[in-house]
Amino acid sequence: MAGMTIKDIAKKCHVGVSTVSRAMNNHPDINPETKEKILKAIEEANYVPNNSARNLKRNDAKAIAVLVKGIGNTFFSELVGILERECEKKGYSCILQYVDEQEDEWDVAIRVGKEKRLRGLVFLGGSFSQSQEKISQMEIPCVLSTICTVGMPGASLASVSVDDFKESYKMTEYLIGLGHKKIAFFCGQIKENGVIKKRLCGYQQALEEAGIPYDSTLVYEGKVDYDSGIELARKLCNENKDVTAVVATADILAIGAMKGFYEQGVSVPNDISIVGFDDLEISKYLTPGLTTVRQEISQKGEKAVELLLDNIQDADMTKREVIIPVSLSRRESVRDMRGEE
Amino acid sequence: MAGMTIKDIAKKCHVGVSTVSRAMNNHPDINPETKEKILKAIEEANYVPNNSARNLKRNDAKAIAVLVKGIGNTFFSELVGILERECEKKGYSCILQYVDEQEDEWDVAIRVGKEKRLRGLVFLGGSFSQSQEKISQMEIPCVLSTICTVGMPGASLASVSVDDFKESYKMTEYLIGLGHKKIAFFCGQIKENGVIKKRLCGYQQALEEAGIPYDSTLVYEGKVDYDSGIELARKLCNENKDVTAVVATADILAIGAMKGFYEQGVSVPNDISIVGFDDLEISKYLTPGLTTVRQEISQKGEKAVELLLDNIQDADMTKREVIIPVSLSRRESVRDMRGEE
DNA sequence: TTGTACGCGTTATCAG
DNA sequence: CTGATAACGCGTACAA
Repeated sequence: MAGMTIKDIAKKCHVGVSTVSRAMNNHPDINPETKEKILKAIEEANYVPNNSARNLKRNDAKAIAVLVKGIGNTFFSELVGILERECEKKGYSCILQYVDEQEDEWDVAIRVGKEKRLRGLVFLGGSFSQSQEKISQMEIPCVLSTICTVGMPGASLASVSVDDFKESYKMTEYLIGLGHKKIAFFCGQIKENGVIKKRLCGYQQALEEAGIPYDSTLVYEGKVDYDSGIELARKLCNENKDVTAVVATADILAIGAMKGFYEQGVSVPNDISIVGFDDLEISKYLTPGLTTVRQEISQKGEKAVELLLDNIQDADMTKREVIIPVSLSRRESVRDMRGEE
Repeated sequence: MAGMTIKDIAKKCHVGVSTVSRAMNNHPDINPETKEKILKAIEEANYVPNNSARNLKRNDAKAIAVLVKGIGNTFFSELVGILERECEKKGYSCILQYVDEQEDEWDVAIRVGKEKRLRGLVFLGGSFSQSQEKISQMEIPCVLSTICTVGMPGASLASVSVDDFKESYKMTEYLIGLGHKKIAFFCGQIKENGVIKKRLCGYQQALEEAGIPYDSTLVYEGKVDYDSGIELARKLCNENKDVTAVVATADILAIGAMKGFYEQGVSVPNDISIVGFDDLEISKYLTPGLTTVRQEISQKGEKAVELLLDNIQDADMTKREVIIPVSLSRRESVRDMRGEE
């Protein structure tokens, strides 16, 4: 039977609605027998309380949402699971909200925040090149878990991120340490204040500190997708520079590039080495396996909800940044050039 | 300001709440000027109506949900987008519901169906080895878009799927036509009535019709993930059968197998050919590119909501099956054996 | 321990 | 065209 309500159950059990409510919500002040009886009736009748009505009442519900931009990103799906688990552990319910590539994540955030009377928000992905105005409209604490908020003003923004500059620096340094001298940089669109910009700086500094002059013609800017990787690889081959290694700012870019090099008859890692960022699940299963930077994703998830909950409780504890460590997944896409020549 | 309601807006504009409601919901009977004024006030005040209250009232809301099992499956994410777009086009709102790997998708379906007072449901993924009992508890129309419902009884079940038997048959036939005689079969767990079982039958029949005796020791059963692919490949190599081709029932299995073969020093496609199912985005970017079966995913999405909406409108039009066509994405993982020996 | 009655924020009805 | 007011289904004071 459709459209059953708490009243129907109450009637069935010859009790009042509040008793049914108490039974469902594990209230202490109820006769165990009555409770038993009611729960059985609910089970039998296959009754499920109306969610909207519930939320309407307890709009103090301890709920947060995770906003995911870029549903196809397999990197996120793992994190989402951890986020959900972590929330549950802390007694919060967690709702998932996907946002289309075209939509503005802040518009969505503000809307669902109010619609659902959320207590907090975790952002996954998106670019966050945001106007002050929108950010200040956000009335609940937020944690960005993709990009760092240092230098970003606004309401209650916190972030859990990696140090993009440093990681990129280290990655480049690693390559240099292996004897690579001419290293190209494959990346998506470089935006002021964006992750890619930071990674570019890290790359640049590592080069300079090693006494290798930075050559801007070695920076190949495209989009962050497979095809762009192919294209960039092709371009590099055509320009015929004697590059021995490539730093790609994302695994999918690196994977595309590997395909591109293959098509050009350039062998990875024999003719050219390549490294990525993200450590996608697939990266391990490629041939050759892709050397890449891995974020401690479970730690990231834990820190993110920890930070958010802190900010929810203490309104003034706002704007904390947490940097989580990363590690290098060394695989076969990099060649050791030392002792050659 | 937090927690604003329709009343606040009404007060601000010196009108009644119903007038505000009318302005928001595009009701015709309202003075354009009043409407203008109210909308401006809403905009200014940054007011967003409470979702729960809305849904509580219009529990006739035209909403359906998409249930996704296996969030990591990139194949689904594409389909989800199409489903959402298609729903919107038909004036339905569409909510996404992810279900954990451990959860029973029917339990979830029944629960959210009632919680949210949904009009219909689309299932993505999951195994559906379901008891009659649960299925009959489902009170709203459902469309399964992963598996075919032929032979499955129950409430209002419809499905959009591919003909797994036939596709597998054709794939095997294709390999045979290319001169392959000893063809192994890599698959996940074989369950009665499941897709894999059907694909196995297709493989089997293609073999037999070509006069090649079916050899059950050539069927390698594992799980549907990368590691299982590696393991199966390793097992095959160790057994040292002179297999020249492998049919894998999923791209990820095939990708894992490619890695496994590589590790064993077996070259794809020179020493062994391999084909998959799904045509994941990544399959195209592997080296060598994976030959695989592609479903017309946009068509699948369109058909799915079309079917669902039909079933929502005509309660008796239930239980229709739609088979959508597939195509072969021919890439480099298969070798033509003809004219050799 | 239990039941009655009110209110959550919204939309729909109906009388002005 | 507009404004009271009655639902929607549930949780919870408060009274019993």
